[in-house]
Amino acid sequence: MISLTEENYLKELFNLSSESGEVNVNELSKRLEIKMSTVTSMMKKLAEKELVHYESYKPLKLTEKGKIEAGLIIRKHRLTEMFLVEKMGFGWEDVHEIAEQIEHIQSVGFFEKMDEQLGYPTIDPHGSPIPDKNGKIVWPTYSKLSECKAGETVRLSAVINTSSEFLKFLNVREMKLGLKIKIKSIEIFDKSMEVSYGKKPSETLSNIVCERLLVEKEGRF
Amino acid sequence: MISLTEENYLKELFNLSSESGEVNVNELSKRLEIKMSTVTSMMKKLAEKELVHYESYKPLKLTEKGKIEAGLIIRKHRLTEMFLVEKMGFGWEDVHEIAEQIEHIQSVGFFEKMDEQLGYPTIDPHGSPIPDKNGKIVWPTYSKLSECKAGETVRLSAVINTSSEFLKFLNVREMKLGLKIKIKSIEIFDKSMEVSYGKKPSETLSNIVCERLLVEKEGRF
DNA sequence: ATATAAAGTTAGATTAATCTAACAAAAATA
DNA sequence: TATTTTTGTTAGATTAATCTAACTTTATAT
Ligand SMILES: [Mn+2]
Ligand SMILES: [Mn+2]
Ligand SMILES: [Mn+2]
Ligand SMILES: [Mn+2]
Repeated sequence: MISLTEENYLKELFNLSSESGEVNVNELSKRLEIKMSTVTSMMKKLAEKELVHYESYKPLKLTEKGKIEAGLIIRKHRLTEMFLVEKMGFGWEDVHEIAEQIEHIQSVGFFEKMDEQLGYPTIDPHGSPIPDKNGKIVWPTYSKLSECKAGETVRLSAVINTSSEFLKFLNVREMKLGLKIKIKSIEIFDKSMEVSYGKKPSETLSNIVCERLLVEKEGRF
Repeated sequence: MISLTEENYLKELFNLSSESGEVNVNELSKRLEIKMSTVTSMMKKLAEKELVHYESYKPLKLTEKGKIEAGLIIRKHRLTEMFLVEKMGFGWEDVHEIAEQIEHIQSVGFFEKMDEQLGYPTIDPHGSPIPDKNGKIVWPTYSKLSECKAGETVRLSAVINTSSEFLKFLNVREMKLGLKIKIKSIEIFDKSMEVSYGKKPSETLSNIVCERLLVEKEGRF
């Protein structure tokens, strides 16, 4: 009923809404690398199917039905990434491209088997939450590392940018989810952080990097 | 370069060629459930891409290049079926539909990981050979059970019809690959066979069933 | 406030994959 | 051999998804 192409629009619209609140045609167009005129037509089609609220020149919004459908596609994407890492031995930098395709497989049983074999995981290999079977998603209350203060000790919980390049950058520095990071000091000039973690007594992380790392403060409970 | 649709045509053309030698437009049309006129157009397109030899009113033939491409798709299909059975716990009757979709995933690494995790299997869950990385396929010398004689003991090596209904029929009768079957007698009238296997001292198999079971004779070596 | 730039829409064209209907060739039957 | 049936092709229409080009609306800058 929903085509592969439509699924990609719904998913990207959902992701953009989470990131930036309001979504306009231009943004979605850039993200999907599809011309604005095409996006406009597709929005009208999805509005016809009651998956999107569409009014000319207004920001784009998913309907409740649209949010659920998008959530279910993202669920399949993230379950797949988890399966690829946990059960097939891929690195977290290699799974997104494959999941981008497998998320469109039409088979309830296939994803149920994955879910079961993984022990019903709630986060994917990049720390993003996996929507439940009703397509509902809840983001844990993470903070950006860049917003933390000197002296704090935090735990790396998720990464925002999941580009292969960024993830390889983290691999080289031996950073992975669950890592305990101590903020030694923050350079006022460029907001870079001097931190220590694992076997590394001192590493410098640029603000660009710190903006992309989501952490939980230690000893909250 | 080769679309999902084109892949399905190539694969079905390959399969039909193996089964019945010559393939005509009508057969391929029925198998794909696509009208003959559409098949004709597609054959012209595939001829343009040098994947098929096409001449009006002549039987359809894959080129060498076409055979290799088809073999590689079938390889992905069968590796997937094996993975679904061996690593994900599906029954052999449930894997074809899913493999029909996953065979089109574009990722060398994905199928290499499957292959590796499965220990480089050479046959799929239905006993069909898995083409090698060059798309080459070799069928072992199996015989149809229907062609065996009374008194012979054979080993079930493959099933021809892989419809879910037939495989469930075999499940009910506790028949699976590797099973040793003794042919007690053959009814001349309808060619049905009385056989014994596993814990079953006597079962009757219709000729329709025996035509679909491929076996190896015991004690060949 | 006006001009310019950016964002968004509409109209019309294109490509892939499909169909129906009319026609043509080949095969089977009488 | 002549007729009928089956198989195959061609022409033209349709749908989904895309594009370019022209135009309009909204936002930004002077
Ligand atoms: Mn991803
Ligand atoms: Mn996708
Ligand atoms: Mn199969
Ligand atoms: Mn397929």
